Amino acid sequence: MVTMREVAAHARVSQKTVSRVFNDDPQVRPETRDRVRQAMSELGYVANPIAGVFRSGKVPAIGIAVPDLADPFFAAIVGAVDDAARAADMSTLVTSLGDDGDREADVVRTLLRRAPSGLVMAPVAGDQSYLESAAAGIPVVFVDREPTHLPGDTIRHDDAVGARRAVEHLMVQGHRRIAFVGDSADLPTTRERLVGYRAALEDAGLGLEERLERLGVLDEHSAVAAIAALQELPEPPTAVFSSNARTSMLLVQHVARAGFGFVSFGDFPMAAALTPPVCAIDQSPRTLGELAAQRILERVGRPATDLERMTTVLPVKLLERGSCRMP
Amino acid sequence: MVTMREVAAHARVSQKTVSRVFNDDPQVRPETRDRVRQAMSELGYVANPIAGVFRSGKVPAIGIAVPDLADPFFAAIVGAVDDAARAADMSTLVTSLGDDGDREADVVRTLLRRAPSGLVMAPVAGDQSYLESAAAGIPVVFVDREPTHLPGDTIRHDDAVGARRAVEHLMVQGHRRIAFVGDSADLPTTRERLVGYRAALEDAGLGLEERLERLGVLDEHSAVAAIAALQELPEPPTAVFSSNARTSMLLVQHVARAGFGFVSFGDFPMAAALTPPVCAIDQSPRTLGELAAQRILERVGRPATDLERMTTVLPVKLLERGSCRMP
DNA sequence: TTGTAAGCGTTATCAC
DNA sequence: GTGATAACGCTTACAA
Repeated sequence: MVTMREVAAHARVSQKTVSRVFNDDPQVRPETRDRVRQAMSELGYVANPIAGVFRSGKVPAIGIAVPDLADPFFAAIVGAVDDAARAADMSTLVTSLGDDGDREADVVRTLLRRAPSGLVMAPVAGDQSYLESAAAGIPVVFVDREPTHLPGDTIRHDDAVGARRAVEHLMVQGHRRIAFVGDSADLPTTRERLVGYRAALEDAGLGLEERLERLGVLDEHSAVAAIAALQELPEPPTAVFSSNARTSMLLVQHVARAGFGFVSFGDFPMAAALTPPVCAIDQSPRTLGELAAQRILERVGRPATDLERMTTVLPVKLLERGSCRMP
Repeated sequence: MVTMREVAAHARVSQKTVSRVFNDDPQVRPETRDRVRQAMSELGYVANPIAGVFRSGKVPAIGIAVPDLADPFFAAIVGAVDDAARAADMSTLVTSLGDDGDREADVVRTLLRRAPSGLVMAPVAGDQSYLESAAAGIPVVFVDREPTHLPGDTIRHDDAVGARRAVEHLMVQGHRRIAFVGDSADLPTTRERLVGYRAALEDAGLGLEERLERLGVLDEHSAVAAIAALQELPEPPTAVFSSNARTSMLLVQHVARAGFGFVSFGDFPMAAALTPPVCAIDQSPRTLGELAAQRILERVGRPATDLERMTTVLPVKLLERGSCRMP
């Protein structure tokens, strides 16, 4: 790789003059400048980006950590962050965290070793306090899920209200026995949606039943088992509320086969094309990503109060589609 | 940020000794080592990753550029590359290229400014020759699509054979008039699939009709228009072969409504759950990503013949599902 | 207008 | 075993 020193030797000037020319310093005599430019192109000089980064100490990049890059919901967040980063002339560093929280701290620490200017993340672990030291000095924004044991900016959806609205919509359709099916109860989103589900039932005077709440649906197998268990109840439900899009994608066929009504928290690809079309609470993952990136960019370089606690809650709306109807 | 120099002063040793302790050099007297360790933890020393990177000149990261991070096909590739990178203790730098090739060179150059150790990309432009200089010195592997005007390693699927098999399968079901609907004819994948489509028809003695080939389907609107145009033909087709998953997701509802048989090149989320289930040529985007990352990792650090031309063609298989049947 | 020197934080070389 | 010193490529401060 050609260095400024080599260009300087070739143009018979000092390295500093090359630096000046390279940075368009007007204080260079035109002849000198031309000679240096000449040398640069002859030698094919390309600035070493790492050297500059080294000096400034900040890498112009936004890090983003999500449970799974291939999940359509998180992929949309990542896409939005990347678009915002590119527009701000920054790069995007990504990493998948996986579903089980054990590796989160290590994976995030590895990401932070690249010294990005900011971090956007959808946490999976039950404790993000490690960020206090690991992410010291850089802005962090959480998306979709609030952090635990750490104050921190968050952009998320209104989980409780969305869940409540979904369940109320099922009740409007005439459903009285409504099941809740979700992934991990450790996730703040799932917990909040469960809160909304219960609140809607209680407000309607319907009472809660533990047997109607099935958690831990993370794969095809557990999806089948959950629906089967609901069907085998003495009094099966007539509808299912699924707490997130991924779970919904696993459930949808089995729910339809069982003849249950269905509402999903979170729209997903092809949901409207299924038979019946899947009624869903519409989230906007791209907006999560856009706002998070925007907040990171605002904070970068600022004196910064580091990890603050400014939570933005995005409203959700119901996409009325056929799957919620009574048979 | 605490530096080695500070730790050295605190432990009353030279900076180099701190470096030795930090790198577990056995050539350090235990007492000295303990003293340095002590100083490190007292001062909370954390290595500056950028300095090391600066010295070595290589950033332990794999860059990956795809048309759209949110597209399930490319998201799967990115996820696989990221998993491989993480396993090799590398980071993953991503970028979306967008659909129109104009910005590709700029976007990729920006990505390369982070000096990743290798680059994986699914090109969108009609010319990748800019990489000859832009990516000089680092291994590049193309996925899904061959590069143009540049030799280069590629991992892709067998487009022509897959398309042929899809069309042949439709013919086995009794279809005789089969349309081709695809995105951009500029993409090598689309072109190859068109070749396979035509070959299958010609081999069956069915002859080609330009009116049955609709390209440029990139959004809902053009999808509707394409199907409408096919329906309005004097002799409409009885089946549609869609050249890629994204187009298929746009087409599927309209195709079903039109009563056409359907096969998609590329499976997509929920395809099997639709009515009728969508028959598809199964690709393995994760495998593309895994092999690409593996090849990058093999090449990193090697003397390297840089841009070689070793193309790996993955076989595809047909997922038989109901949508291909005759009404 | 141009050049010299120092320094960013680390590792490598080579003495001691 | 340990340490002084240079080096990585560039920018900033200061000199000439």
